[in-house]
Amino acid sequence: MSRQILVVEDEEPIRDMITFVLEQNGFNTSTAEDYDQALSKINEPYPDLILLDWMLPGGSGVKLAKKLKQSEYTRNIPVIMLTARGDEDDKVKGFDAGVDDYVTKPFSPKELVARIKAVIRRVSPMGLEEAIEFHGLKLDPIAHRVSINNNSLELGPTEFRLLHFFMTHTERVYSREQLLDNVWGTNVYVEDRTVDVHIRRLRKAITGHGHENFIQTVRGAGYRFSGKLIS
Amino acid sequence: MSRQILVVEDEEPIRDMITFVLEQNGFNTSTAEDYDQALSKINEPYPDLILLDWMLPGGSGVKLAKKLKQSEYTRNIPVIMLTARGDEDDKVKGFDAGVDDYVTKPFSPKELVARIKAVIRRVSPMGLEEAIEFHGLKLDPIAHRVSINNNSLELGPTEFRLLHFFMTHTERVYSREQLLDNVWGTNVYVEDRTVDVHIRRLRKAITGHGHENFIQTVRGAGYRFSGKLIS
DNA sequence: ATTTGATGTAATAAAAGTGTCACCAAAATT
DNA sequence: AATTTTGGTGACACTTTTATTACATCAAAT
Repeated sequence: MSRQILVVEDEEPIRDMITFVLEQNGFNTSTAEDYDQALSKINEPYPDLILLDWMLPGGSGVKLAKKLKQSEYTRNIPVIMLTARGDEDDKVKGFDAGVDDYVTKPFSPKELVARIKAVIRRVSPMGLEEAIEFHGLKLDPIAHRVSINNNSLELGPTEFRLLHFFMTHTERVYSREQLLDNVWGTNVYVEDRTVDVHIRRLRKAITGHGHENFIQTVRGAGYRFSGKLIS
Repeated sequence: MSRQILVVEDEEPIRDMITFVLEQNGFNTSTAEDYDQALSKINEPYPDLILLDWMLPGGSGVKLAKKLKQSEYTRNIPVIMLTARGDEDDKVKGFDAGVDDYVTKPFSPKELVARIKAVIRRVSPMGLEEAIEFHGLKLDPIAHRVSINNNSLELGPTEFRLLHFFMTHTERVYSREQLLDNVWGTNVYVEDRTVDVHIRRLRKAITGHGHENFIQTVRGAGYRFSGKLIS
């Protein structure tokens, strides 16, 4: 299972090195140089983990870490801090801000990858393979199976991934472009409208006791997966 | 929201193809053939993004990219580099110069447009806005949802933006012109009285436990969103 | 080679949203 | 009180956006 990791680091060479290492180890990466860029990049490929440099130009990394832990939508993304060697204060402040782990520079690729895997393992014990349930709609990533009130139903691969993404990202709107990035992948170039068709197929497939209403159209904005039906 | 894109490319056929594709997709374009022309064209329609060929005659594209990142005036314009296929060195040098993304030639129009949109989306603000609550009326920008005492309700796009503006700018009168500027956007021509109609629609939509009274008419001045009801 | 299933795209239908206007009501002015 | 100005409303023609359908392509499986 390939994970998306956001690397927030202002120094170009280090950033390149890190992304290279991560990609080598089967992770997908996105990068940001500073506070603002990081915030705006959070939406696109929604990261499974954030690698955050403590020394950031625009504002400190701790500031960003705090911001992330404040918002409900980013609170659950684990964060690993990159700190300069030796500064014990950083460590304290970092954990204060709810950081999950830290790695001191310089670090070996092996160490970095090991820590990332450790944090991911810790945060999602069985991997991200745990079954999700939402109002009787159950999706099991391991068995690759979807059911409504125990009646299993057929989904195409794309519909499965789309539903999986929705079920792990409920109660918020995603534009067609964001959905393409998150479900299809960042380097895939298909028409926006293709999303509509897959939404249609998914809705059709999960039509049960009103389950299709969970996929809501937000005109001018995109789609939202939500249990709060509109009155 | 139409964006201005400056295409810097010396080969005319490619330049024409690119501008054609971009215009097709709703972008405004300006073009330059070389380093000097690019510099002089930066002012006229100030570009939202620059598409820059790496192989330029007068001086290299990287030189231009560096120049752009040096000046305060142009530093924040995102740059996408067009590179010849395969040359990894280009990539490194380009990133050094602070380029935002790369497209390798030959590229599909779809890919080009997708990358441009991705970069623009990522550069533009739109962070993680928290939900706003006002006397039981809640507006959540992320979920793109409005509710009164937890009963969610439907708003059209314009009404949503209008309410969002009001909720972030309470206790103050705005003239119809100001509302048009802030909610519709500058350089949009619509009748003043159109605001009345949308105010009406918004009032109608949020009619709950007196919530519609928060939108107050200030005769001769405009409208005000206020929690202090008029006696 | 043929079948099958999954995609993406284009064309068309359907739905929802938008801006104006005419007309009415309320408030201010004369 | 009459008149003028300003805001409220509902209707309506027009756009924009989304839903749906049909179809061609591609890849894996038979």
